[in-house]
This record gives sequence, structure tokens and C-alpha cells, in this order.
Amino acid sequence: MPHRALVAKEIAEFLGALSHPHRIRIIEELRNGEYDVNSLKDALGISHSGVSQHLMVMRAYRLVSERRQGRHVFYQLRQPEIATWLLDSTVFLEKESVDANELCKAIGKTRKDWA
Amino acid sequence: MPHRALVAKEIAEFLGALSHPHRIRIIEELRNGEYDVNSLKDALGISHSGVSQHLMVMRAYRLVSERRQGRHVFYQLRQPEIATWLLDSTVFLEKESVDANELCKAIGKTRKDWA
DNA sequence: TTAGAACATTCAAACTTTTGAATACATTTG
DNA sequence: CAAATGTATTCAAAAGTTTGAATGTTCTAA
Repeated sequence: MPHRALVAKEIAEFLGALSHPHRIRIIEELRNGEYDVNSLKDALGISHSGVSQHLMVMRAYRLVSERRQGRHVFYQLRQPEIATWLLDSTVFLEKESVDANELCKAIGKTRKDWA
Repeated sequence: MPHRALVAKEIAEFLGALSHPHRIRIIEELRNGEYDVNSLKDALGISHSGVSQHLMVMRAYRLVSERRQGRHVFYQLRQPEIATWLLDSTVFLEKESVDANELCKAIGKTRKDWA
């Protein structure tokens, strides 16, 4: 495979591993340290099984690492810079919908949160 | 919807719009200027219909803008910085497969190409 | 030390979404 | 007309998501 196509495929897979709202939220939560599954479940408001499945995907792509302490398993980002890089992408989010204004505000708040 | 979930969903959609090898390749091709559909078709080695479909997606997400000149339609990136931002993501690509070495070389070449 | 609670992972089933490719047809313009 | 592009439709295959039940693991308390 030509090197361009190869790298394009890798980047696409990487983006695919990230492109789920819950996984983005997980990255946001983990941006400043480790959390256990239960905390993530509460933060995201989904089932613990769901959190586990998403973490499984993220583990498969080596986005997170785990540390077991007692019955808690704490996850953290292997490369916290990914959170920053992701936040940078909000610059590119252009919207013309009626919800544009709401989204702008939400992005503003989120940037403050993440930063 | 809480602002975090809202932004997470937007980012996820944005990543989803990018996460296809052909669309990554298109962004790479357009990083330094405009190209028409036929040139992209040759560069990517896919059908013109396929290129058209991908450009349709990218248009829908306002990733590209078009300029018609005669029977050619030239596309360009609305935000060329996205190409740079995408290239930055190669820093995060970790691999342990047997193909890791090949991928590393390919990334090296691609960085030179893009940069 | 053992029962039970708390935390987490895994699995399978059902479902939705995405993807790809192929084909055909329409439109615009030289 | 021929070339360049866009649009539409179809279908099959693959991928991703969600849910709930079952299973593991570790801690705590009697």
C-alpha cells in the first residue's frame, strides 16, 4: 500500500476510535487525572456496562491505561495531549443551524472547563 | 442537553465526518490549494462518483468550498488549518503490530509531504 | 473465614448505522 | 455531441451500540 493511503487509513481509524460522544466525554473527564468506572458512569449518565465497553475500545487503541486499586480500576489517558488536541478542534466547528448560538455558548463553557 | 454532552456530540460528528481514509486523502491533496474532481479521482484511484460522494459529505460539514470554472469544479479547504491539525494527530499513532515499522516510515514520508 | 456487597468485565442478542460498490441517469458547458 | 460533475438508487456486508444477564474480583463485617 502506498504510504499516503496507509497513513490516511491509520488516521481514519484513530479518528474513528474517538468519534463517539461518550468517548469524547470520557477523554474530557480524564483530561486532568484518573477516574474509576463508577465515577465515569455517573459523569456520563450511562450504564456501567456501557462505560466498560467504551473503555474497552479505548484500551484497544491504547488511548487509556488502567491501574487496579482494590476493587476500583482507575483509568487515565496515555497521552493527555490528545485532550488538548481535541479541544483545539472546536475552533473548526462551524454551524449555521438555529442551534448555532446555543452551541457557541456551550463551546465557550466547555473551553473554560477543559482549559 | 448539558453543554458538555452537546459539545461532545458536535466534536464526535466532526471527527466522524473526517474519519474516512478517502476523505483524509482529499484533505491531504487540498492542503495546498484547489483541485477538481477528476484530479482527485486520479490521486485517490477511485471512481469519480466515489469522489463526488465524499465531497458531498465534506460539503455538508462545510469542510470544503467549491468554485466552478467551465466544466471543472475546483474544491478547496475552507479551513486549511484542519490539514495541519490532522497531521498533528500522527504524533498519537502508536502501533505494536508487525507493520509498525512500515507505518513509522510511512508517517515520516507523509509528514514531509504534508509539511 | 465466609457471606454479601461493591465494583468491574465479559458475553450474547438485538438493533441501528454505516459503508461500498455498482449502476444509471441528469445537468452543465465547451 | 462529449466531457466533467452531480444525483439517485439499490443492495449486501460490515461495524458499531445498547442492554441485560452472568461472571470475576476485592473488600468488609459478622
